[in-house]
Amino acid sequence: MEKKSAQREQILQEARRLFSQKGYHGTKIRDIANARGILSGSLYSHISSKEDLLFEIASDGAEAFVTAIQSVANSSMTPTEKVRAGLAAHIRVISNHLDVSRVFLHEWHALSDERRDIIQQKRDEYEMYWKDILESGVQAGEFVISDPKFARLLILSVANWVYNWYQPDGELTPEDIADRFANVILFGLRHSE
Amino acid sequence: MEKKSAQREQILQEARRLFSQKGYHGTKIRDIANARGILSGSLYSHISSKEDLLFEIASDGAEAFVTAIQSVANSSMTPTEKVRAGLAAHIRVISNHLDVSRVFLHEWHALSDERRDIIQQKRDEYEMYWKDILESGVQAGEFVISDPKFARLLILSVANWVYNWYQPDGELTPEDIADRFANVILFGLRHSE
DNA sequence: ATATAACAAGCAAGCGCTTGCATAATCGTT
DNA sequence: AACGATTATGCAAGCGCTTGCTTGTTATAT
Repeated sequence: MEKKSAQREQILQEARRLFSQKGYHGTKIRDIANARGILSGSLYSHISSKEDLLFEIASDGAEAFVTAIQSVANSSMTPTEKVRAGLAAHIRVISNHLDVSRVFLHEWHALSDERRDIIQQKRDEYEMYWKDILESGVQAGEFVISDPKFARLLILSVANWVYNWYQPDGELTPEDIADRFANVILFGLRHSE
Repeated sequence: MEKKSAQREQILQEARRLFSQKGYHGTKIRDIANARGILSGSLYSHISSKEDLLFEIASDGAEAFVTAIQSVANSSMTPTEKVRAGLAAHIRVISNHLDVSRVFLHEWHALSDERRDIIQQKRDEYEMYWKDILESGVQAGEFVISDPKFARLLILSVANWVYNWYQPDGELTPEDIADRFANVILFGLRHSE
C-alpha cells in the first residue's frame, strides 16, 4: 500500500502544490483528496499519514539541494567559479522544483521533533559544502573575507529567499539571476563588474 | 470590548509568541487562552476573531520596519552610510521584535486576500525606500551597480532572512551583524574591507 | 448601580483517520 | 483461453475529537 504508483505520485504532487500554497496546517487532507477527485478516506490506500507526505516532500527537497551543491563542490572549478555555479545550482533547484523548495524551506517546521532533526542535519550538510568553497577561496587568495561565517550566511540568505519572489514565467534564467547576485557578492556595490 | 487594556495586550503577546513559534494555523485559539490562564470563550471579551490578532500583529510589524527605514532615509548620511544604517535598523527591528517580525515575514500569507494586500502595500513601501537609497548612491558615484533591482533584492534577502537564524542571546549586536553584512555588500568577497 | 470580564456549557462544522464492503484489475494454474 | 484466487483501489459511513466562536449567567470592581 505504498511507494511507487501513478496515483501515489499524483497525490504527492497535489500535496506539494497545496502545502506550498496554503501551508501544511492550512491544507486539509480532504483538500488533497478533492484535488485528486477521490474521497478523503481513499487517500489512505496510498499514504499512511498526512505527516508522512510532508516528510517525504521535505526529504526530496533536501536531497535536491545537497545533490546540486555536491556536483559543484566536486568539480575542478576555481572558488570564484564555484560561487557562481553553486548559486546557479541552488536557484535552478528552486526554479525547477518550486513547490518542493517552498515546503523544504518554509513548512518543514511543522514536522515532528525527530523528523525535523533529520531535515536539519541535511541543511547542515548543505551549508558545509559552502563553507568549504569559501575557505578554499580564502586559502587560494581569491577572497578576502573578514568574517567567513557571515559571508556564507549572506550567500545562503540570498539563495534561499529566492523562493519568496521567483516567478516561473519571468524572463531571467536561474543562471542569469545567479550571475547578477554573484556580481554583487564578489565585487560589492562600490566596485561592481 | 476592544483596543487598549492590559489583558488585551497580554493576549496579543501570547498570540505573537505562539504564531511565531507554531504558525497561525498551528496555533489554536485555546492555546492562546490557555497561555493566559482563561477559557477560550473568555478571549472574546477582548478580541473579535483569531484573524484580527494576526492582522494586528502583522500590521505592527509592517509599521516597525517602515518607521525604521524612514528615519534612515530622511537623514543626511551618504548612501554608503545609509546602507549600513538601514541594515542595522532592519536587524534591530528583528532583534527587538523577533516574534512580530516572524509573523510579519512568515505568517502573513494566512491572512484573507484583502488584508494580505494591505500588508503587501506596506512591504512595497518599505522596498521603495531602499530603492531610493541605492539610486542616490549610483547618482552620487558611490555605487557601481549593473542591475539595481538585484542589488536591492540581495540586501532585502539578507536582511529578511535574519529572522530564521537570529538568537537573542548571541554575542553580536544588531549593529555588529549589519556591519559584517555591509562589508560584503559594499566591497565584495574579492576586495573586502 | 453599572460595567467589565470571567466561567460553564455547548453548537455546528470540520478534523485526521478507520472500517466494511463493492468493484475491478492481475495473477498462477490448468 | 478459462478458471478461481488474490490484490489493489475506490466508496459510504462514520468515529472520536477538535475547531473557532456564541450564549446565558455570575462574580467582582468601580
